Order: sequence, then structure tokens, then C-alpha cells
Amino acid sequence: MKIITYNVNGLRAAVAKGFPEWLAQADPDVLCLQETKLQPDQYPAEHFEALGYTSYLYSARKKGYSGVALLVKKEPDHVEYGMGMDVYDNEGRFIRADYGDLSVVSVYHPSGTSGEERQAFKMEWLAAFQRYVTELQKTHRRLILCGDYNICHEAIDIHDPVRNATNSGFLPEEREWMTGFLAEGFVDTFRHLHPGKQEYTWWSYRFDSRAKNKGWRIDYCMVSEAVVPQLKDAYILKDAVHSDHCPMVLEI
DNA sequence: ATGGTTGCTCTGCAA
Repeated sequence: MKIITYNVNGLRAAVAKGFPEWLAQADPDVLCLQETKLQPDQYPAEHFEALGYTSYLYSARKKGYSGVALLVKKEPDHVEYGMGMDVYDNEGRFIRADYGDLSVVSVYHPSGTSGEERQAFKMEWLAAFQRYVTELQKTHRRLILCGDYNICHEAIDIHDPVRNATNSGFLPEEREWMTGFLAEGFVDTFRHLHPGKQEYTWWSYRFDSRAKNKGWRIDYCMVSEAVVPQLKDAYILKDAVHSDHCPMVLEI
């Protein structure tokens, strides 16, 4: 089973850059999208139906903002939209598909870069997410939590750990949150399989960052410890250029 | 510290 997570930074813009053609050759069983930035009536379904995918969208209330989706080849038993808490679900950041005791999530954790208020919201959201998945694990032993976490965990995950130590995305409390989250029984698949590898999944559109490879690893496929024996590979597709993020693949 | 891009929507905001 191949699962890909990709923050597309606007699905319609990504489609214009050749995203459907890329998807045809990448050929995942499940595709987790973040930042679709569209409403359901704006979804270019024809591109994805043609490739054999069924799409489940969860959009933000605000037009052109946030939004997640799951594209699947095989029908899930159940799809859950949001975490069941209005304050968080208004922004279209969480969708989940269940296949028996296996549950795949596409999540777009908030960014805190636009100011103190959003940073506080981010930390509250992260706590709520952790509570949610800890509870979910009681009924679904194998969780696959893919998406844009907007956090670099360790120094190896960011091009300049010193200069970014006071920037949202690499703050001590965010890094500690991720350490605590992993301690609840989750595994960062890329780091687990590639302990010393320095690769990124996001580069600022400014400052020529991608050409200089001044990036951040903020997109993750986290899995329950019960999934670890099934892991085949986890890798980053740095050559896909439909977004300021690149995709990450999990094979189980 | 500064610099400064992109997508979406509607004029500037969020990332």
C-alpha cells in the first residue's frame, strides 16, 4: 500500500502546473492533500476520477483558505470529517478514512507565523489533536497520520536551527509537543527509517530558498507503533514542484 | 534583522 501526503498550496494552481500528470505516475493507493484552498463546487473532479480515485473533501468555511482531502482507490468503511469540535473544524484541517482497524488521516496543522493569536491557536489545536488521536487509537490500532505538521522536530530537520530558534515552526514548545506526541506511541516514519538523512519538505517561495535548499522538514507520515513492523519505506519526493511543499511517500 | 513570493479573492491576507 502506497500513501502519499502533499500540501499542494492551492489545488487549482497545482493542477495548472501538471499535478494530475504527476499523480498518474506516482500512483498512490491513498493521497492525503492539504491546503486545497477550494470549496467542493470548485473541485476539478474530472482529473481525479479519470485516474480511478474517489475524493473526499473537507473545506474551510472561508473561501480560498486551508482545506484537506483524501483521494482513494479503494472505498473506506467510513469517512470522518473534522475532529468533532467546531472551533477547530471551521478551518477544514482534518479528515479521516477507516479501513477496518487501519485509519488514514490527512491533517493540516495551523501555522503560527501570522502572529501571537494564531500561535496560541496552533498550540491549542495541537493539544486537541493529540487528545483526539490518543482516544482514536483505542478503537483503531493502526493509525497513519499524514500531513503538514508545521513543525520541524530536531535540528537536522531545518537548514538553520540557530537562526530559526525563535521562529514559529521551530519553537522549543512546538518541538517539545512533537516529542511528547511521539512518546504517546507514534513513530516519525521518515526519521525512523533514515536516522541521519537531512531532507526537507518545504521551502519558502522567497529568498530563492528552494534553489539554495534552505528548507524545513514539516510534512510527516506518523504511524502507530503497531504499524512499524509493516513499514517498507518512507521517502521525500523533492523533485515535485507543484507547490512550496513537496510530497512524502509511505509504503507499507 | 532584513529581504520578499505565491495563491486566492477582492484588496490585502495568510503562509
